[in-house]
Amino acid sequence: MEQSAEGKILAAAKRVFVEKGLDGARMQEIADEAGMSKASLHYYYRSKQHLFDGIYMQVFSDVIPRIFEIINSDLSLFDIIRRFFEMHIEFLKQDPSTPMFVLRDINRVPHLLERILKERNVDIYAAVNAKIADAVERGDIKFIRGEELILNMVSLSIFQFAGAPIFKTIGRISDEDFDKLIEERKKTLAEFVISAIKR
Amino acid sequence: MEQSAEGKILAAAKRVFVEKGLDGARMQEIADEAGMSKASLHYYYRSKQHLFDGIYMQVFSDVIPRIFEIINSDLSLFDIIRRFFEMHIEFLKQDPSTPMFVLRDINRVPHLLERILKERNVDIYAAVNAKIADAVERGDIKFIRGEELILNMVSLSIFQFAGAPIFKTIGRISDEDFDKLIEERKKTLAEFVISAIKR
DNA sequence: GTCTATAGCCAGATAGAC
DNA sequence: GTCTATCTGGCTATAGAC
Repeated sequence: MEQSAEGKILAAAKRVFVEKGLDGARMQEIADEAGMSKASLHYYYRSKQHLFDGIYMQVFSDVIPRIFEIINSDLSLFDIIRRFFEMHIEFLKQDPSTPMFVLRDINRVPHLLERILKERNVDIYAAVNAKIADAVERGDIKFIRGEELILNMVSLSIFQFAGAPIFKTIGRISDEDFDKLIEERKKTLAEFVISAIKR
Repeated sequence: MEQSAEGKILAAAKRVFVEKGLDGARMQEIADEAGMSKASLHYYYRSKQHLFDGIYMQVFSDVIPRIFEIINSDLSLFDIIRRFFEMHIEFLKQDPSTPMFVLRDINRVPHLLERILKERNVDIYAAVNAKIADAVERGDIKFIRGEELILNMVSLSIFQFAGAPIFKTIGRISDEDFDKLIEERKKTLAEFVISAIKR
């Protein structure tokens, strides 16, 4: 992020909102992290809600294209699956709190979700369903709806981060082992999904 | 829940906390739902945090045994997988907000998670790993760690509820169609996982 | 543009009558 | 045990000096 006041505010607000959510975040904490006073925050952004909306848009608009881009590529279905887990898990490793940030307050900003989707009106499912139809035709895979395949893939890569505290505690898994496991799962999850649909 | 004051409070608090989380919930709203004054809430429960902890324990202690029970049964590995999705999804259908409730404030109550797991010191993974070893021995399945198999299954059944708002919006899926899809997925998810590990 | 000081509000918790 | 009234603290947002 830039050195400008706006840049510093956005960076600080992102950190605090991602960690604590809309209700839990404090304008004072954001001000402290940005190295300025609360009043300055309000000078640049009308209200806490406006600031939150800005961050939410930024984070969400950043995540969606990553997924679409892979799915809309020229690769074979199996390679799309491999590339998806490779890239999605790598992204989530860098920013493991984003899934919970997006989910926690999702019902507080329904208009934002609609707006993002209208702006990028890619029919994500058409591409996948075409590739599935091809693969079924050739006898490579069993039929599955594109919507469900993508839901399953996203579930498998996101939940391991969103539910990590529980998973670590129940399995008595150290942070170090968890990181190792996640790294392996870039490959094992891809093969898991490919086996699941292979004929 | 019973007719007693405590019972009414717990029922009301559960509804409000599950919907809004610790920060978003208001004691006044809980009092209104329970049909009494805020003061009465504080008479029975020292503070908002104490009340929340009680609810959290209750919800979480209710979910964990359901999963353990199925996994520790005498069924074959494939039947465990089928039964898991049947029961887990049916439970989540009744209470679709519980996953988000548990996840949203998980890092606010780490001690509770530890306590629940100490109380029920079942080694959930030992049972699954034994069954996996058997099935691998017989050549029925490829090897997978029990921890990962369970994580994958839980991911697939929970995330479809936690992420439902996004999934519905992106896929332009109506509530009605969503319910139908979820019902089908009791079976299709089981077969998805079975195919994934089958040799 | 950035600050200090404060207004104004709201929520959790308590006092004390009944 | 349950209520009304109130205290207390903390938070968003603004006023106004510099």
